[in-house]
Amino acid sequence: MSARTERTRAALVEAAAAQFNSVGYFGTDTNAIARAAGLGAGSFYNHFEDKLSIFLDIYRLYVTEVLALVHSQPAGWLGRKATRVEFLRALVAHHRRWQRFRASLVALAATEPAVRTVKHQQRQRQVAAVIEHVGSRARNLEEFRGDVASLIVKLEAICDGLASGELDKLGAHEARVLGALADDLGAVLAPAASG
Amino acid sequence: MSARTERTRAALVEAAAAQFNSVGYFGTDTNAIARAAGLGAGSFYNHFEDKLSIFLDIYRLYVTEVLALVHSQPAGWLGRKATRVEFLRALVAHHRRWQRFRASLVALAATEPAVRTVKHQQRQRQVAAVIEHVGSRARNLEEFRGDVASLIVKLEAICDGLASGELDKLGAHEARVLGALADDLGAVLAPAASG
Amino acid sequence: MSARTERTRAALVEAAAAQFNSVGYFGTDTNAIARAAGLGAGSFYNHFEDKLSIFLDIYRLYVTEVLALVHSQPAGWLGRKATRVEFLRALVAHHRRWQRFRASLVALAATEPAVRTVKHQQRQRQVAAVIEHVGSRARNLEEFRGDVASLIVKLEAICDGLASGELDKLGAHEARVLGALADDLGAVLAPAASG
Amino acid sequence: MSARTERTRAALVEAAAAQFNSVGYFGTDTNAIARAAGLGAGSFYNHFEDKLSIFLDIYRLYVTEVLALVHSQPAGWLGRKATRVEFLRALVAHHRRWQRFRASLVALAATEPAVRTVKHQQRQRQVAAVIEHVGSRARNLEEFRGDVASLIVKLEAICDGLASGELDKLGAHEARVLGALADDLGAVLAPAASG
DNA sequence: TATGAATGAGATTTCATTCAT
DNA sequence: CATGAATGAAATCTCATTCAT
Repeated sequence: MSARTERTRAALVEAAAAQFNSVGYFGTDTNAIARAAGLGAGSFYNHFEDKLSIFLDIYRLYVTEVLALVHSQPAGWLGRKATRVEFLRALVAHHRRWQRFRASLVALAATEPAVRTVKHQQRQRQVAAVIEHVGSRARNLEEFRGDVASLIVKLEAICDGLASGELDKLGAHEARVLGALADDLGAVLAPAASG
Repeated sequence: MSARTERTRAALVEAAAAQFNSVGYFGTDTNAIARAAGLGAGSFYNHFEDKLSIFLDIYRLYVTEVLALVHSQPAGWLGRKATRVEFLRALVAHHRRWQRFRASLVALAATEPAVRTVKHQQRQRQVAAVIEHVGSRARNLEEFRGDVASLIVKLEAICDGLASGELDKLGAHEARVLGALADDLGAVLAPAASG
Repeated sequence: MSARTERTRAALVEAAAAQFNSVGYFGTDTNAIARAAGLGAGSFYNHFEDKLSIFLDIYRLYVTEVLALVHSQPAGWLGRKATRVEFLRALVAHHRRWQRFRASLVALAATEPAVRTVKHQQRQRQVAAVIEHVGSRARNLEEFRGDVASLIVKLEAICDGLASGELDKLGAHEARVLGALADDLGAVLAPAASG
Repeated sequence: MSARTERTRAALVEAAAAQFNSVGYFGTDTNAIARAAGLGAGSFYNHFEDKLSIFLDIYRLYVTEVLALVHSQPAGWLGRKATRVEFLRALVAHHRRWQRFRASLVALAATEPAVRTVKHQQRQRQVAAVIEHVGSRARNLEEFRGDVASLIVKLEAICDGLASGELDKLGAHEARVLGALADDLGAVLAPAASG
């Protein structure tokens, strides 16, 4: 794949991610994505099988970004609540940027088997990355995996709620919510990290 | 509004709910809903402004059902973990039935202001109902409201994860997950209830 | 199906037949057919599953027309060469009108299983109608059926060649060609008819 | 034209012929042809004006093959029915290989003037070749030409019917059909040949 | 001459919504 | 209120062809 091709593809991905995050998956069309990437209408299909395929590619990138956020944390960050909260704040900011993409993902995963499959893979990837990050020597690895998965689901839900402003409008303010969440995070991950 | 009219409308609502829960909001069309309700295509618009409007009506019914589930719990249920788990199990079953509807709701709320507005109202309704149910004399009502909202968001996320089978496939099995969630539930609501 | 619906459907069929016979199946599109029938673009799909489906409907009508031509022949027409030639002349005229439709049919039958199936059915229908028309008491009915099928294939090929002007340009002039063909026709059908 | 160029061109022709014979003219695209020939998409247009042009080239090759079949017959083959049937059997096999190409040709000739023109030329070529083959000293050459043209049309129609399996499924079995056809063939060509 | 990305017109089909009956 | 045909905008995707490298 030539450098030019790669640049075009990247432009499409960027344009699509922007569209998905502004009008959602169901609100854009492939022609609009191509045009937003500075291409002609049909060019989209020189690079992606179909609309779903670019969505899934972006999903993988999205997870990569989240994992990068985890890996970019300072050593020992799980040991102190302040740094855990810091991390969660960054996570909320990330969710804010990906709000509509994430919402589309939920809808698609519910009806498209292909999306469900990829989602499962990415979930596994997330769990594995977190476990590797904390370097767990958990007594029961299988159980720990499940706890991490649960934690991720909870984390995402709360971050979505904060990112959309929904929780704030209901009286659940970021500081307090993240404080509690940081405790959860510590309860599940810190023992493993320190162990 | 005649009784016949009301019955027709109810048939549409039921048919639409079934469709939304099998193929999602974006996967059905209003003609299909009408036909599934035993009506002609155009009849749909004699009863609903547009497709979104029936969706929102169903959303309100959905919340009513969830609240009914809360109200149907035996007195003192919050005081014992076993009954809290029982409740959560029922909630998961409910989410299983409403899985695709809920997924559509997420996507719609992210892009449709009208849906966002209704969602906020329903959230308030849920929070208020829960608070009334536990009969809180919390020291800080505002803060309590926020905690309840957070709790609901977490609850829903976990129930969705269990209802879709996603969590189980990641090693987070229902018994353990619900056990932990029941603790959360107790921590937030039981003191209020017993207070 | 209301009378209005039937009229609309008939208009679509007529428009489509005209298009297929002027620019061929591959040269029209369903929007053009609808517009030619005085309808809006999408209306086509209120009456036909897809483009192929209206094509097959028209095919059935086409065969009906051919059979009507057979049935409209005067009693005893098979017994005299002059009347047989007369019939063939009418058949050529008919082929001239359906030239491009017939050509499309050939191409479609070669690649679309659905068309192949319908073509086989219509062939059977044609053979059965001819046999019933001549009221055969052939010794070997199965063999006779095959002979009729062969005859029909030959007839159609020659009529196509005359209808398109191809044969004439090659020095095979209608009078002589039809004379020979009338002999074939007589050889296969007249004995049965007179039997 | 270098040898390499010629080889590339031949590869395209071969690939296109294969495609036309498997999915038909309307079912392939020039990019697929190029790729099947081991070339890049755009290379197609270094060798052929457009899609129709390669089709016509292949048509010429096809006729060349048919004529080669005629010329490869043993001396005096027209004099004996057995050898005539043998020839027809080979012709049917050939049609079987070229079935879908031939079907596309019919459709294209009906709507594309360029194809019609080439088809006429090739017909003339076929007729001339046959006449040269039988070395006719016919009294009326013009009339004979026409008879040969008619014969070819009939032959092709029957061979197509047998090649596609259509005739067999209607009870017209190869042996009997070819027997009759061999008689026709003899009646038209043998006198000339022996004359 | 080869390449393969880019083009853009266009085909098929869908669907929310309207409207005449 | 019911009906269901009509509407037409729009979305997905295809493909012959061009063109810069």
